[in-house]
Amino acid sequence: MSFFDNKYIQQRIEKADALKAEGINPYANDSARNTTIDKFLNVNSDLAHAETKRDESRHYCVAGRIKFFRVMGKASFLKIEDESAMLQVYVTRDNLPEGFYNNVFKKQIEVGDIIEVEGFPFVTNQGELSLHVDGFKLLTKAIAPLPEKFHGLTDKEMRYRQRYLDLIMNSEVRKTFKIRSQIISLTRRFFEDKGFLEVETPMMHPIAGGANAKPFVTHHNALGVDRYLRIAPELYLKRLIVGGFEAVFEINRNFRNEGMDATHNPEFTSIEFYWAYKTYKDLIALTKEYFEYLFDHLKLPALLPYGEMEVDFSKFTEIPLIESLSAIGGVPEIIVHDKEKMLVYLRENGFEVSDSLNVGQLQGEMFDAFVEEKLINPTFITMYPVEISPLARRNDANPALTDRFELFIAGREIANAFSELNDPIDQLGRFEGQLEAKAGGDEEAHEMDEDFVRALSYGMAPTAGQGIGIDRLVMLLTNEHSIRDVLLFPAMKPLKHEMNPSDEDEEE
RNA sequence: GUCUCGUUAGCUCAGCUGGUAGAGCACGUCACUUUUAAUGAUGUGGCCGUUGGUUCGAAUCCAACACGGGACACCA
Repeated sequence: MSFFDNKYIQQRIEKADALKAEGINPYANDSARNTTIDKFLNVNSDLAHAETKRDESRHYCVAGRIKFFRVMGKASFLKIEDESAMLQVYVTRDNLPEGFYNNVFKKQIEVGDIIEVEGFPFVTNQGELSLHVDGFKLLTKAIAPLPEKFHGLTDKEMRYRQRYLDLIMNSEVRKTFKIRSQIISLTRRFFEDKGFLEVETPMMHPIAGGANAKPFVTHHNALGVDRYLRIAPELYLKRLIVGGFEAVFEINRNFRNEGMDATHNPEFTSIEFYWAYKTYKDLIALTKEYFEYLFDHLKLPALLPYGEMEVDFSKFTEIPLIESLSAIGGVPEIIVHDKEKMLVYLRENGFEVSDSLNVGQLQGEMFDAFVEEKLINPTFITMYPVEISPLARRNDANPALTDRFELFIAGREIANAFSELNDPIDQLGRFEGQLEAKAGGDEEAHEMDEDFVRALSYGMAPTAGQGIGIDRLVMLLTNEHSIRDVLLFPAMKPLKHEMNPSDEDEEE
């Protein structure tokens, strides 16, 4: 059964055919629109206070999709919507060509169609600024009916799979994606203004590196080799620092072949930036400035709700990870350096932990268990144990710790940053350790990237680098709780009738 | 990956302890020249997610599967 077999669609196809028979193109080629709806509403808002409530000397042509259709005999009220706003238009039989109102307008036009109307502004008895129509043209016939006008489209599956329909029916969804676009645009401008250079590094990698994650594999036919969709741009961006660029950033997609849930999509957007001659402390200052910049330009209040929480963005604090365990997590101070005591404490509190974990890993577990969810206001957690920070530089004063921070907001990690490891021999050793882990069955362990080590061996200036998950940032700033609500086309499982392209023999 | 809830008309949803399917919106027809989810009258519209089982009989009970939501685990 095809989509078009539906009786409602058949009915609308018949209307389109009837229009063609009457010499009206249901898919017009051009539009004479000369203003948008929000401009129309702004420019004519004075009529609300005018004596006559109308001004026939003004004339506009607007266009949009019909969302409401109210026929009252020889007059009708429609609501049409364009990207900017919704407008009520008043259509009467006597203001249109002979026969058009009864034979075309009432019979062939319906909710969902895209039309163009011209006329003059007036205010109705109910006080709504509207357009008094004296010219009507169908631009596009919709042969599929829209969802119900009051409840709209609420089925999440359909909203994600048919996002166009979601955008038609739910104007607040459009708002969310406008904010997303603004955030990316502002981010780009912020870093450019700071002197960073935007670069594009490969998305098809011979070696998947820069993060612990399973990659997607694709195949290059001409070369006869497999390629990995990148899991992080990190190693390429650092090569650029070696090459002499001193501040670079890249905003784009990463791909990770892992599960999907409310905070994970197989492809996600991040910004990574690297800054030579700086340390993670400079990045803390930069990050605060970045948030101020975003809040300022997005005109967001410093007190922002997120679900049940209220986040105060005027209060950024900073605390070393181990200190946070007792100060915030309430863990007795005497146990946070003792492996056995931490094991007992975690198990007493219902967490399953393996005996094989070392002190640094256990401190990480303790943080996840007792601290993370309590970090509502923006908090920089600093000085991570070296065991859980394979790419970060050791702290000069305490080599068990690293010059690293993660930023937590509303109980979630938003950014990860550190002073970069730039000792090539140390880096080589860490890659070798990863190879052992991989041989031992860790599918997410890093692969050896000899060229990256070679690059470092030419000398990389002391550099600080940071990554921010853009999707999660957008979630935070738009009070959305599923990553699918900030991605226009989130990944979905294939439907039964959708064939896997690899099962077909089609070639272009 | 595990647990849990859901899937009924184009859309939003009812449908009890099993007895051949209901409403509102939309759509068709009629009335109506200032309505606001317009209103009134009337009509059309269903492989009850898929497959199997129990039963004289299944939208309803059971099982498996598919897709989706939520939670947990891993990650960003």
